[in-house]
Amino acid sequence: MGQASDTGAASMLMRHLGNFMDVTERESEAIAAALAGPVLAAGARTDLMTEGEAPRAVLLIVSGWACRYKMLEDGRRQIVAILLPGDLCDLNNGVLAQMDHSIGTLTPVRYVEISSEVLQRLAADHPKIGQGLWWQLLVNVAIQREWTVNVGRRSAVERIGCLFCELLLRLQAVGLAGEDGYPFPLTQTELAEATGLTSVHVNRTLQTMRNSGLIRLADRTLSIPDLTALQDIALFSPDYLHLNEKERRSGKGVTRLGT
Amino acid sequence: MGQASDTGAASMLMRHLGNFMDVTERESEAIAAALAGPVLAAGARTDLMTEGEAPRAVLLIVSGWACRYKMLEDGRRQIVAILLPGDLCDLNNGVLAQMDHSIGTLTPVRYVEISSEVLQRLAADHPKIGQGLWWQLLVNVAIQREWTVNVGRRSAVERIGCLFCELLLRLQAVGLAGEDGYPFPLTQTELAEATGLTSVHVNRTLQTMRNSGLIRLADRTLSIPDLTALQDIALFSPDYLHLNEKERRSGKGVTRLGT
DNA sequence: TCTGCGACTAAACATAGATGAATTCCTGCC
DNA sequence: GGCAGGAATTCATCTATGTTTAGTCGCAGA
Repeated sequence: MGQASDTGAASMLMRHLGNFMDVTERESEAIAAALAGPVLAAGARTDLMTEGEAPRAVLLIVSGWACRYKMLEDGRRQIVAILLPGDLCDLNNGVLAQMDHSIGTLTPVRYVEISSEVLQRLAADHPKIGQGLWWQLLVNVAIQREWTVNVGRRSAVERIGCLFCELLLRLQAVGLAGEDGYPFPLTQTELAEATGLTSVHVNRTLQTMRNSGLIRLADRTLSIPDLTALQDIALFSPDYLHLNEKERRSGKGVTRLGT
Repeated sequence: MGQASDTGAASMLMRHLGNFMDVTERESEAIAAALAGPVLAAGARTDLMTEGEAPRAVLLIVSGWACRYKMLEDGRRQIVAILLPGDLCDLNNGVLAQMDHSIGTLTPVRYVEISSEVLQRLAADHPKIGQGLWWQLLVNVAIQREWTVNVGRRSAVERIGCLFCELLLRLQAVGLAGEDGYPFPLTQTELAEATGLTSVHVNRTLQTMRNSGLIRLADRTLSIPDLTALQDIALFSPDYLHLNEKERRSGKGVTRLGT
C-alpha cells in the first residue's frame, strides 16, 4: 500500500498469481512487459463490454470492483460474478465470436486491456505463468459453480453470508482486505442482484444479521467480528477458491487434519 | 446411429467438436489415437469422481448422462451441470489438486479417461483441435453462468423450460435428439436438484406445463410440440451455447437479421 | 435555499414455492 | 404372480421471499 508500484497492473496480477506460484524475477519482468499498455479508467456503473459484442481483449482489473451480469428481456438482472483487482476476464483465445454477457463496473475502475496474442506468448514463453493463468480460469469456473449452489439451495442469510466470506478471502488474497473486514461498495440493490434476492429482502436480512452481531456494515465498510460464526451459519467452505494450491503442490500437503 | 463406430469415444468427441470446426482426416486420426484407451462403464447413480479427491484424469462421456453436483453439509444437493455424450470434464491440466465438486452418473454411462498429458500433446500437435477443446471449456463456463441466472432470477416454469431447451440443443448438437424431443432420463427429484426447486414443486409445474400443451413428458421421453412457444415462455435464448461459431468465423457471419 | 434523486429503512400485504404426510403407480426382483 | 422400494402424485399447511408503498436521510445541482 502507499507505494505507487504496488498498485500497478503488473504487480496486481502478480499478487494474485502469487497465491498459486512463486514468481521469479524473470517471470515478473515478463509480466511487466506484457502489461506495458496504458491503464484505462472507467466510472462507476458503466459497461466495459456488452452482451452481443465481439470480445475485444482480455481485461485485467487493476483497481475497483466490476461484475459480469446478464439481463432477461423483461429487465430482471443477475450479477453472475464479481471481478476484483488482479482478476483477468475473458481468457478467450479468440475462440468465441460474441459476448454472452456484459461486464460492468460497480465502482470506478482502472484496468488494462491485453491482447490474447500477448497473453498466449507470455504463457508459451513462461510455462509456469501459463499454469497460473490456467489456475485463475479454473478457479473462476469453480466460483461460478459455487454461485449456482448459492442461489439454488441456500437461504437468504446463507447467500449473503457466503458472498461476504468469499469476498473477504479473495480480497485478502490480493492484499486488499484487513483481518476481518473490507470496504464494501455494493448497494443493497446490487447485492440483491448478485444473490438472486430482492433489495427489500436483502435489507431485511442485513438487519437481522446486524442485530445478531454477525456483521457490521455501515458507511460502505463491512466487518465480520467472528468469521467462524459467519462461516458456520452460512455453510461456507473455502475449498472451491483453491487458495492453497501452492502449499499443497510443494509437498507439505500432509498438514491437513480431520477431513 | 446403428453403426458401432458412430458411438465410439472418438466419434462422439468429434461430433461435438464438429459444431465448432471442420475436422480433417489427419485430425480425426489424431483424436482416435488419443482416445485409444478402454471404454469404461458405470451404473446409474454412481460417482465417477468425488469432492475432495485429486482429479485422476479427464473424462469423456461416450454414452449416457452424468452431472456435476455439490452437497451442503446438511444434505441439500445442487446439480450444477449436466454432462452429455461428447462432453469432456475437467480439462484440468494438472493444476488443481483437489476436486471441489463431485461427478456422478444419472443413467448408466460409458466413458473414457484421458490423461492431461495426452490431451495437451494433442492440442499442441493440432492447434485447431486445441482451439476446439478451448471452445468446449468456454462454452461450459457460459452454461454455468446461465444456470446461475436460471436459479437466481427465473420462475419455476422458466427454469424447467430453459433446461429443456438447452438440453434439446445440446443433444441435437451431437445427434442424439430428434427434431422436437429426446429421451429424458431424469427423475423429478433430479430435475428439482438441477433447477433449485423441490420435487413436489417440479411435479406441480410439470403438470401445468403438460396441461397447457407446452411439453409432453411420459415414459422417460420428452417432446416439445412448439419449441418457439416454450422458448418464449421460458425467456430462453440460445446464444450462450455458442453453437454457431463455425459459420460465424467462416465469414458468412452477415446473415443475422434484426439484432 | 430549494429541488430532486438515489440509497436505505420500514411495514402491510400477497404469493410462489417449501414442507410433511399420505396415496397411488411402476418396475424390477424373488 | 406377489412383493418391495422408489417414483410420481396429491393435499393441506406454512413460510420465506416478493410486491407495493411510503418515509427518511444525505448529497448534488440549480
